[in-house]
Amino acid sequence: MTEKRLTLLLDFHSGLPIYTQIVNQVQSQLANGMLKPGDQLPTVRALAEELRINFNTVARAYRILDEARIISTQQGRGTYITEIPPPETTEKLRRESLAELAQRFINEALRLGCSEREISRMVRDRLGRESNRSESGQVKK
Amino acid sequence: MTEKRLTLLLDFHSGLPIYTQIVNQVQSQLANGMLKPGDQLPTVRALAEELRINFNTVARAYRILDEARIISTQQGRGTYITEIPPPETTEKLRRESLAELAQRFINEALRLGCSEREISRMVRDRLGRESNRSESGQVKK
DNA sequence: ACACAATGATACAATTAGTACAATATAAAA
DNA sequence: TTTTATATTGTACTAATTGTATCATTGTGT
Repeated sequence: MTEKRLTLLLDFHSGLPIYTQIVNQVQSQLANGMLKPGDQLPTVRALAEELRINFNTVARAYRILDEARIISTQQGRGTYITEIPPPETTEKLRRESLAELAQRFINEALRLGCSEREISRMVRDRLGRESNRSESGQVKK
Repeated sequence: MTEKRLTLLLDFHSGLPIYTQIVNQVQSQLANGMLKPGDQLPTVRALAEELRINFNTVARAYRILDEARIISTQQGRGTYITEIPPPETTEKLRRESLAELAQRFINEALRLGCSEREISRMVRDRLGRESNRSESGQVKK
């Protein structure tokens, strides 16, 4: 009954593989509470149709998440968020995702001709701005 | 989905290399609005067939445009006009682009559930790795 | 003849899509 | 209740589409 809508936003020009984007976004939605243990994810076909992609691409993302013990896929039954997401594996996957994001950002910045100092400083700047924002108002619900 | 026709006119007697002609014409079409950020260019093979040339020549043109950050090529996906198109990097534009990149990166990282410290540290990590690599490495064209 | 740049040929890797199948659930039939 | 049929779900393998890498060939100038 608890079929999540699982609103995912794909960027087909980002250079990030679609299955990676799905993995990252499911992971992040679990991290920030939009998804909870026990929740059923859309079927590979349903999500594929909604995103206008092939269901194998969804299946690939689900398989990665399954191997990371984030979700539990069962043939003929469906796909669910793991009841007890092993912290160390979610942690691992999250760090990997972060590393991927970071590397990508850095590469693009470098190609833009930015110096490392510039990049580093910009990140510090923006991070500081973020923390100010969250201090003045809770976004969580 | 919106595959551009990308009408290119080659002059095989101009003495100008074909790949250079492709580079120039893509650039000018981007400049005068015939091409816009996000547009997908024809595949190397499709354009090659249309122009009756080898697809490696197209690939070479695309690679040059990619290095110039005009377009973004992704193996297995396709080739697109870069979303953030300011290679005309005045200092100001470059900083704005960097800010945009950084903000996007940070937002995604936060959505992943990463802490600010984690994000900051990951960027430092990766930047350090990058500088090691470039010590032995390549200079821009 | 030689050097070098441009182009072409071939093999490869990454991503996504297509097809057939197996496991499970659900409902109908006995 | 048990059995059977059908639909639903994920899986496995394969194909198609994309750009990449490397080397061979061609052509031009010295």
